[in-house]
Amino acid sequence: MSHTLGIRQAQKQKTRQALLDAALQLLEEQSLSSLGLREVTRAVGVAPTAFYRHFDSTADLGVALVDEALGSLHTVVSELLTATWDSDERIARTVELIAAHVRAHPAHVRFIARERHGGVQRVSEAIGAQLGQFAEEVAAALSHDPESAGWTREDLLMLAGLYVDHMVMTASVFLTTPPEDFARAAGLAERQLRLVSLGRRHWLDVS
Amino acid sequence: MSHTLGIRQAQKQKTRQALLDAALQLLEEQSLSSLGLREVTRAVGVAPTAFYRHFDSTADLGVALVDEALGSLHTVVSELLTATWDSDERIARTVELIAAHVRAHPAHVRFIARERHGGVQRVSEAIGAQLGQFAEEVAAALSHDPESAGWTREDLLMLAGLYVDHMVMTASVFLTTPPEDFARAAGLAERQLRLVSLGRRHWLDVS
DNA sequence: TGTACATCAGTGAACGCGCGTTCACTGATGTAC
DNA sequence: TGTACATCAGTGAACGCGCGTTCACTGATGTAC
Repeated sequence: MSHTLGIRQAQKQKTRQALLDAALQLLEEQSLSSLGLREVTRAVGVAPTAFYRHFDSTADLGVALVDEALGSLHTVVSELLTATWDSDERIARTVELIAAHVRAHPAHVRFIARERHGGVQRVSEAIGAQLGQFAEEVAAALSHDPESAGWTREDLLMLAGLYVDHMVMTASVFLTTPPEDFARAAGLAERQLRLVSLGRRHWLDVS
Repeated sequence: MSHTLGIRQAQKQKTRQALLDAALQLLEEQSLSSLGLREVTRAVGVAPTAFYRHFDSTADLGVALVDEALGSLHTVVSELLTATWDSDERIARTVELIAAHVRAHPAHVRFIARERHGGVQRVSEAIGAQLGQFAEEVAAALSHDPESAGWTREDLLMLAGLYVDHMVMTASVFLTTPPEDFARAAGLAERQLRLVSLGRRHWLDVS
């Protein structure tokens, strides 16, 4: 049977989530390194001291947000990996999925783009580590593709890194693209992916 | 004859530069949106109120830092554009120049990577606009290359954007790479550029 | 060249304010019997 | 099931501190004659 949380635990989790949600929203217009604990509790409607029942500091909250934001992005990566690579329809679908993710979770995307190189070391390290994991997964998926015959593990990771970086970059571009330019931005991202795919197809031509 | 600045103007510029330098150093460990005016003046050794003789706010100072940091990166772009594209030695030299720039101006590189998606809109917009200018320059240079025959302006800009983004990304990777891994990071960046170049070479194969 | 006045980069005191953190607390929820 | 005690998420007052900004100022530099 499913274990129902006690009332106390359930309420605590609810407050914790409210803090995370409020912080994420406040971070649309500032960086984590300037986010104040009182700002967050004020937005939620609890006493400043309640914050300490859930997090040691705003940096600590930031690390929790990394899990949340990259968790949601991970579902996109997983979906992308279920299909085969490189056909033009495949590329179009990839860009579509990224665009849909940005529409569904703009604050997550902004947080990742902003804090990936941000001023709170623990957070940027956590993001870097998780994106590295994504690249490992992509490389593993690529290695099962017949087109990857003869590729070294190192080269597969190199290509996977290119894909992951491009995904984050594209998502971040969509964030700042006005709706009327969405199609143009999507077309640009598709052509970039197509060029990379061409490079992939000819990688072993010479050596 | 060269116009010598008056003593007053010269001293003012010196103080202004000291403020910029101090801010850049403080920004190694935090984001612009959390940088305080008093922090900066304290580091320089002037009264807090002196700040207002040079900048309206730390955001204003940030915009000035964009010019400084992207000015120094622009010299790298210019050097890269003086040679022809795509040979393996060319790619190795490109990565070398980026590495040298990171060694010479690490704080500039960190500032750009951090504030490109940072929490101060005027600053991230200024960075975006300047990187867009870089892409235009790269596209113009590419268009003079015989290999670009038949390319649309749009596709040249697409490729130029890929190069510029990769340059910023690579510089940022070097920043966080420990010295013993420099060669590995450089090799990775070179192989990524090589793959993009392969894609470029075969771009018109089909259509 | 010398003098008298104007400019203005940098000063230092003062202000009101919001910050992070501490502490003893309350009262609803959980547990043992 | 009912009772008596333990737990602990959230409270609210209090603290010392550094913040951004204002203001009238000083004195070296610049300018007009």
